[in-house]
Amino acid sequence: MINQEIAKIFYEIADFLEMDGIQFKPYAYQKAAITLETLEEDIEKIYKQGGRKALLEIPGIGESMADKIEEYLKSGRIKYYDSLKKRTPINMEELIQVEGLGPKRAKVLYQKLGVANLKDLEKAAISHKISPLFGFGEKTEKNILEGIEFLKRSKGRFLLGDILPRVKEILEKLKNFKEVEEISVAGSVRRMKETIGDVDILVISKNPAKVMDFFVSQPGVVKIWGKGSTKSSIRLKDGLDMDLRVLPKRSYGAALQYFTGSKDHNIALRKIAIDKGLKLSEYGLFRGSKIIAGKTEEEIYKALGMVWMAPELRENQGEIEASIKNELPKIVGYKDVRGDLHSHSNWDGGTNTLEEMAKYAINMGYEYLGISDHTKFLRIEHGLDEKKLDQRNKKIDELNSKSSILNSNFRLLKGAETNILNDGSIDIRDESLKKLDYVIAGIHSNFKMPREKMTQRMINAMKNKNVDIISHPTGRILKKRDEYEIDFDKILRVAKETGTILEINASPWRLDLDDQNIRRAKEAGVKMVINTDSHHRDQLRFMELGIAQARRGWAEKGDIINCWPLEKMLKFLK
DNA sequence: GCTATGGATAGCCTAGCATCCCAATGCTA
Repeated sequence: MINQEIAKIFYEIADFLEMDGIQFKPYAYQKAAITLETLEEDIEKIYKQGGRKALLEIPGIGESMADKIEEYLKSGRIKYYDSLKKRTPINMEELIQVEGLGPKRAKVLYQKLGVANLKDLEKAAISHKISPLFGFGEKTEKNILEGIEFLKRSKGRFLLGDILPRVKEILEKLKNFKEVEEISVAGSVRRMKETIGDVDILVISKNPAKVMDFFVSQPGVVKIWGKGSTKSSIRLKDGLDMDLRVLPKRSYGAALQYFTGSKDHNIALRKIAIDKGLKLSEYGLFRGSKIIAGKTEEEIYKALGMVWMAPELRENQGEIEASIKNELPKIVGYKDVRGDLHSHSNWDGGTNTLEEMAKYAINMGYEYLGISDHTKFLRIEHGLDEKKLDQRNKKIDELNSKSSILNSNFRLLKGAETNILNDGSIDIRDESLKKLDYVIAGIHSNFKMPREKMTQRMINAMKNKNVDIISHPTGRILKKRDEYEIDFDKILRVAKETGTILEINASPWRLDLDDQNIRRAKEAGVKMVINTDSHHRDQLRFMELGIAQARRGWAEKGDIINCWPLEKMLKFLK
């Protein structure tokens, strides 16, 4: 969406301004970028309908920003941004992705060493040209190299959360195109993997040529890799590749199965086919040259002596054996979640009022929403102290007694996302914690502790009688930061002993716990909760991403406390 | 550069940490 494009430019303008030590302006640009990013409506549509005036009504957008948005919508460029880039021609976005490198150091590296991109940076670090510079040192140089290594490992993959809305958009368009009879996404998107390489779309049509024409003429296509009657490949603006295949009806299921993968899952399936004297390919399941299944996935699995399974399970990690024995888990469904326990209101860093958050949650069909504002240690997020927390609690009580909420069987819950300090203690006094419906605790500082110390830190927090949930338990940020060093088995044992719940954070940038750890937690008998960590009401929609990971981790309704009836859940909390 | 307040101007974005250099700075949450 164009909102994202403009947001990206605004973020980068903020970085360039920060680079020059300019105060406050970067903040304004960042705020505007966040607003654009989370805006539900297409900015182009807003502009078309209401003109410049409508832009000015958006919070955080003033005269200057409106000018720039207008300019971009009309010309696809923002001159101010171009001039900033021209003055310091570096790939800022790329460089500051390196953990520990910000705009100011990037500027120094450009001026002293001519570092303009990641490659230059790596060269400079390897040849030890960085450490002698004023303000830099050996450690910084080493950290930069480690940061680059990390980026390399996650290169070329996109976040599921970034891709999914766009895939849905294009699927919707194709679905409405009259030549399309049947359509589905396949590949890692269908398996809801946390990161995505490229997107595969499958279609049944009697008129492939027309479908292909329509596909390659989509807005945002910058390159057509190939265009034929059965397969076309395109590249979109931000580097994402999409393939579209048109298939005959008789092999649609086989192709869907084949292109959904995973590769390992498919290899295992083909072996089973061979054992049965069959051959499985993207065209169907064959005995000799005779096709015995292919129209649907169900009939293929059935012919192989198995039951159909959700794509999220198809990683060859035991699901095939389970399917043969008819012992597949009844994984949690996308509509099984009854509420969200991790959201932030405008009492801390969030954007929306308690009421706005509640309304949105009601619209989503939730039975409850837990507000878990940050607490005082996190000053930048305007964390609440004991007094403020009490005031906010009062406000929640008032809202809960309001008729609009009373009549809807909906409830706001009083929570907080507290901070686990270095020694494992919590930054809010116990008396205040007791007044809450539930307490989340998370690590938000000092990520580079030695393993032993970090493990003990979290254990101490879990032993706190008021701490119910550990948020984003491993601390990873996708494509940016690794998990911190921690003995996860030990954490699982203590979680089980103390009845502490581990969060499946559904934020597209975290997805933490990940699928593997979810499975470990389930096997250890540890209960989990799927939360969005929303800082804006629209982010409550991230729930889908968290549920997907839970499904990939074989979690069932019984494992996830926010799939339970409210009373049962509240009783389970400490 | 935006917002709020009052019609041009103030206020916004902080604290802890690591690193580098021994007081200051940049980065991160």
